[in-house]
Amino acid sequence: MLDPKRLRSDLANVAAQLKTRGYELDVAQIEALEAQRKEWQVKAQDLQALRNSRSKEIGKAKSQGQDIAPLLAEIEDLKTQLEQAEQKADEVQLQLDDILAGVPNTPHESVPVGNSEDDNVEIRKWGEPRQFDFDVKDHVDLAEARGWFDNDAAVKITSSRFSVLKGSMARLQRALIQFMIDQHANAGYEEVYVPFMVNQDSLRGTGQLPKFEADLYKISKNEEHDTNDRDLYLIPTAEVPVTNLFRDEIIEEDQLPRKCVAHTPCFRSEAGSYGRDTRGLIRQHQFEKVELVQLVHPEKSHEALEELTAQAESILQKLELPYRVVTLCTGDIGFSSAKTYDLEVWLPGQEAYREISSCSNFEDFQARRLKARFRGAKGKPQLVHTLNGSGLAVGRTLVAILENYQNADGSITVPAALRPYLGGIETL
RNA sequence: GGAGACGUGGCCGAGAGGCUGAAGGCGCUCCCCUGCUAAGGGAGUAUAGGGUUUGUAGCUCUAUCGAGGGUUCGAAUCCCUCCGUCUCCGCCA
Repeated sequence: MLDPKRLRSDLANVAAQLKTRGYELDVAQIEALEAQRKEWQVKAQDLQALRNSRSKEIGKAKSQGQDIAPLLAEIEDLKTQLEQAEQKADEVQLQLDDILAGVPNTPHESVPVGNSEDDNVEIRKWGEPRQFDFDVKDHVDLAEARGWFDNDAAVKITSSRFSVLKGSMARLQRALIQFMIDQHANAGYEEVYVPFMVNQDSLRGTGQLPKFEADLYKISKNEEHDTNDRDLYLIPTAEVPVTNLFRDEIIEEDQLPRKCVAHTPCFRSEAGSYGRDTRGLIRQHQFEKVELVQLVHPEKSHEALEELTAQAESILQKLELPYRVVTLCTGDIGFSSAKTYDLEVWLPGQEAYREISSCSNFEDFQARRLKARFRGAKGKPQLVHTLNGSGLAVGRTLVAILENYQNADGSITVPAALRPYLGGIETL
């Protein structure tokens, strides 16, 4: 959520910034509502003040044994006036909140302006795509040939876009998770284990609700078929439970930055993506991810984004997987993000770089709704800045390893860094 | 799942319709005093929003005693719903 004060004092500027990401802010509407808000809020508060002082007088009179009937008569219609004003103020505020909830974050000044993913800017490349002297296979062909991947079984027991992994591939996935968490924990990220189902407040805190409910899986308690506020949702990313650890919390300044790493499955209904990446593990309703989350001092969030991105990159480097780093342009950046780097790994099966991590600085956009704050030496609590990034998407890492480390006979060489996690095995 | 108790400021803990944003204590901050230490005295110590304003200064108003509704001129206090905690029983990994 943007700062409502910015919308009052700097509306034209905010609208201009939002326009670069293709969002049209209805300036006239907001100005009109804001004028109404002011009018009714002031009126309601004045009436409340009047009511409070009158009620005190009545209390005093009564305790002195005086007749309070005249005083009561005096404020007879105060109540209805107050109710009206309060209702009106609430109404206007609700409309403003509604608009505000749908307004995306303003991009940081360093974000390139553009309309679509075609305008994203590659900022660096690491590693050389390997030259193969045989015909490369994609991960599905490689895995199916070895009996590691069973799409039919997944469809039978659930539906499409789920997967059943078997044998070495299942084990490789588990090894990857362990490897990634260990790397991040060694770099100072605190390991946390969190629920995979969350409530609406949490999803609002990180910005998935109200706008993106269609992407989520909702769980209703079966005793009540009607939906209500206590329905839970499967997490689309560990970002939600981990960042919400700090909802309504005030952290001492010397405790910043807070860095966390968590492994969770992620559940996405991916509404609207049918037909894209239907083959294999690239786009699934359930996948494993190791997530990095940081809460930092507002002045340090952009350097923290560089650190966090480098931390995610270090996994790819240790696994010796070629990748590139892309800055998302204003038109491609996520709803809550002020700046995002995508890490794209080289997939020989597709002869393309594909997203394997997304690292974002949300500045105070999430923190505002979360009420995630810190207290400095001097004075009031201030909002922290929040960041997160995948470190990495495990399913896609699995794909990348299979495809990049495949051998002519269909076997897979184990990246050196992972061998300790697989009992020293060198080839699968 | 059944029965009961309870949710108040950073913490402990009073309050049981009005003068309570909330006694008292602990903690913390500042000041005074004491040659060190210990003790003592004084002051301060929530958050959010609005109005005024060049202002994150000052002044002022409003809201908040788990959350949301209700009753009332007036609610921390009464009523309802929900959430959570604790104890006992049942069940289970």
